Amino acid sequence: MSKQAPTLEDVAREAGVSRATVSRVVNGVRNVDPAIQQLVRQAIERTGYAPNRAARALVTRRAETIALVVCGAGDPPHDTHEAFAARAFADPFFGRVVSGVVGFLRPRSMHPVLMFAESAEDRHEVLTYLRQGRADGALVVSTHADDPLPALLAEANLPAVLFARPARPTPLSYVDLDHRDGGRLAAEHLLARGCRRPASVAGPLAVTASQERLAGFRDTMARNGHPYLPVAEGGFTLDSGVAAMGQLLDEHPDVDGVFAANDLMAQGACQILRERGRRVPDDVAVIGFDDSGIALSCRPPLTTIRQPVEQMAAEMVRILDEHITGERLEPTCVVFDPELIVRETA
Amino acid sequence: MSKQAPTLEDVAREAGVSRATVSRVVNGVRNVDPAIQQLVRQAIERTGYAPNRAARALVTRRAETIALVVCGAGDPPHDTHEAFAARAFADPFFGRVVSGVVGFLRPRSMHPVLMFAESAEDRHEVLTYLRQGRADGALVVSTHADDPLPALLAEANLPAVLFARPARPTPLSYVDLDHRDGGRLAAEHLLARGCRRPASVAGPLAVTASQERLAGFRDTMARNGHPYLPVAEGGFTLDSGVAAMGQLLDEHPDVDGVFAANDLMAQGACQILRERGRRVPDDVAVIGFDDSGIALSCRPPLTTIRQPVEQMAAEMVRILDEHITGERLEPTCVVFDPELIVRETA
DNA sequence: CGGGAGACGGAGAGCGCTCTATACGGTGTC
DNA sequence: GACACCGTATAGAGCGCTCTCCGTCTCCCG
Repeated sequence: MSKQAPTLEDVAREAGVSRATVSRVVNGVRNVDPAIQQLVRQAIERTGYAPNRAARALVTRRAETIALVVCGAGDPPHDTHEAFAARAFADPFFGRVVSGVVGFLRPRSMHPVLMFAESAEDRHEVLTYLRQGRADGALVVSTHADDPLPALLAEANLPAVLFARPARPTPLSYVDLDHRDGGRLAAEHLLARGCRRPASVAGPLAVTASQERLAGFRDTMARNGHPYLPVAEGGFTLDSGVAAMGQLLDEHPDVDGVFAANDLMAQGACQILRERGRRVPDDVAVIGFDDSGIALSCRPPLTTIRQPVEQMAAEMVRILDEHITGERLEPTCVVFDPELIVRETA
Repeated sequence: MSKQAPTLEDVAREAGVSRATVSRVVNGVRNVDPAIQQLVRQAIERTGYAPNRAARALVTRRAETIALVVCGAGDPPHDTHEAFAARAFADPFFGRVVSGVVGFLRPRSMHPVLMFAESAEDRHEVLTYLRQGRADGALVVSTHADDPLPALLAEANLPAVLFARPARPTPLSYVDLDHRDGGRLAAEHLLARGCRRPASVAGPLAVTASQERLAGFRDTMARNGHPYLPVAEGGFTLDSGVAAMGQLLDEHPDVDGVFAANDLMAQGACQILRERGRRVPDDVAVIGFDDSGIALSCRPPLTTIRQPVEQMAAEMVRILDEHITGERLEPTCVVFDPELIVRETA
C-alpha cells in the first residue's frame, strides 16, 4: 500500500499557512497575497497534493459529475444489458452524442457516467444514483418516445435534460431537431431534381422523430402533386434499410427517389438498389438523414439531411449545467434546424 | 429548491434508534435485531432516505466508481476529442467493451465513467481523477501499443487493468487474446478448404494485435508450402479494407483466400471482390476477425475468428475489482483463446 | 497622528457517514 | 449472589474539505 495521500492540512503545514488559505488558493478564490499563493503552490507541488473530491462534495453538495443515460425499449425482457449496450453503440448516433457531451465537459474536467436504462429496475437505479448525489444531473437519450424515465425524473425534481421532446408533456428541458422540416428539405430536393415517383424508407413509427420526418416529407410531396406516397417501415439498421427498399422495389418498381429516415438505412437502400440493377442517383435518387460518418464514407457519398447531433448534445449539457447551478429554474427547449447536404446520391 | 434530503440522523430519529444502528441496517451488517431492522426499514421507506455517497466515500475511502479510459493515437494534435470519441464508437469493438464492463458492473450498482485520453494533458487528467479518489481504478483500452498511460498509472501505483498487453513491460494486469493463434486458425481453415493463393488484409502494423494476427497466419501458411504471402495493410475501417483488397487484387489477381484482420475490413474486401466480379466464397474465400455484429449482419455472413470481447472486458473489471479491494496485489494476465466461426464467406 | 476602511489570514464549525470503543441488559456458571 | 460473557445498541471521534466569521495588519485621509 502507498502511504496516506497528503491532505490540505499537510500542505498548510508545509507552506506554513492555515488550511483555509490553501483551500482558497486551490479554489482560486480572491484575497490571497500573490507571494503566499506562490508559497502554497510550491507546497502543493512538493507534497503532490490532490484535493479529496468526496470531502469537497460532502460540503459543496455537488458531485461535479453528470450521468449520460441511454434508454432502451422499455419492455423486451429478453434483451440483456450487454446486447443493448452493444446495439446502442452500433449506431453512430450515440457516438456523436458522447462526442458532443465530452466536448462540453472536458474543459471543465468533468466526465460522464454512462448508464443504460431499459427495465423499471434500471430506471430506479438511475433515480437512486442521482438522489445519492453521485451525479448532479442526467442527460437522457431515449430510443422510444414513451419512455417512463423522464416523468420519474421530473417527479423527483432531479435536474435532467432530454434529447428529443417527450411524448407526454413533461416539465423537463429538452433539445430537439425540427424533423418535419428535415422531411420537407428532402422532398424539395428530390422534387427539384425532377423526381416523379417518390417513396420513403421510414424509421420505426413508434419513434416520434420518424413520424415527423415522414410527415414533413409526405406533406411536401402531397402539396406538389404526389398525394400518394409508398412507404416501408425500417428499424434504423442497415439490414432493415435493405429489406424495406427491397419491398418498395417489389411493389413499385418505378420509384425514382427515396427518402430514408437515417443514413444507415439509406446505405442499405443504395446497396439493394445497385443489386437490383438500378443506378444511384441516375435511376433512383437517395437521400439519407443524420449526416453521420457513414454518409461520407459510403460510396457514393450520401446526400443527406444533417442533424447537428454533437451541437445538440453540447447544448443539452449546457442547459443541464444551468439547471444544476440554479441559474435556470424553468424547463426550456432548444430546437435545431436540419440542413440539406448534397453529395452524390441525390 | 426541494427540501433538504433526509440523513441518517433523520431516519434514526424516525425509527427511534441511533445513527449507528441505521447505518448497520443500510449496510447489511450483522448484529441487528430483526424487529429493529424492520422498524428501520420502514423509517427509511417513510423518509425516502438515500445515503449520501460523498459522506460514505469520505470515510470508506472508496468512490465505488471505475473509469473506462479509451486511449487514442497519442500525438495527432489536429484531432479533436469530439472526432476521436465519434471515431472510437464507430468501431463496434468499443460497444462490446462497454457491454462487457457494464455487464459486470450493473449487478453491483456501479457505472463506468467514460474518459478519452489522447494528449498528455488528457493523461494527466486521468491520473488526477484517480488520485482525487473520484474513481477507484481504471480500465484502459489503448488503440496503440506505445501508449504512455499504462506506465504513468503503474508509476503512480494506481489500480488499473489493460486491454491487451502493453508494448513495454509494465507492472499492470491485463487481459488479451492469443492473436497469433487466431491467425493460425484462419490459415488452417483456408488451407482445409483447398486455398492455393492466400493473402492477407492486415491491420495497422503499429498495433501489436495486427502484427500477431498476421504472424500467426503467415507462419502457418509458410509451414504449409506458402512461403510468400501477399499482404496489404489496412486501418481497421471499411474503406481501408476496400482499398487494401483492391490493391491485393491488382497485384495478385489470382488470390483465392483472404484473411482480413477484422470484420469491417473483411466486409470491405467482400464488397470490392464482388465489384470486381469475384464470387465469395466460390472464387475467393474471406475470413474476418472479431465476430462483431457486422459479421452476422453482413451478406453473406462472414466466416470469422471470434474474439470474446465482452467476456474479456468483464474479466478486466473483475481483476480491477480485486486490485481495488486488495484481494490481489500482484499484476496478473488472462489470455483468451480465439475461436473459428464458420459461416458463409469461407 | 488617530481612526476607519479595506485587504487578508486563521479558527472552527460543520457536511453525513462509518466504525471503534463502550454501555447495557440478560443469561449461564460456579 | 457475584462474576464472566455474549449479543446488541449507543456515543462519539473523526474522514478532508469549505466557508463564515472574526481578528489583524496596512494604508490613507481628515
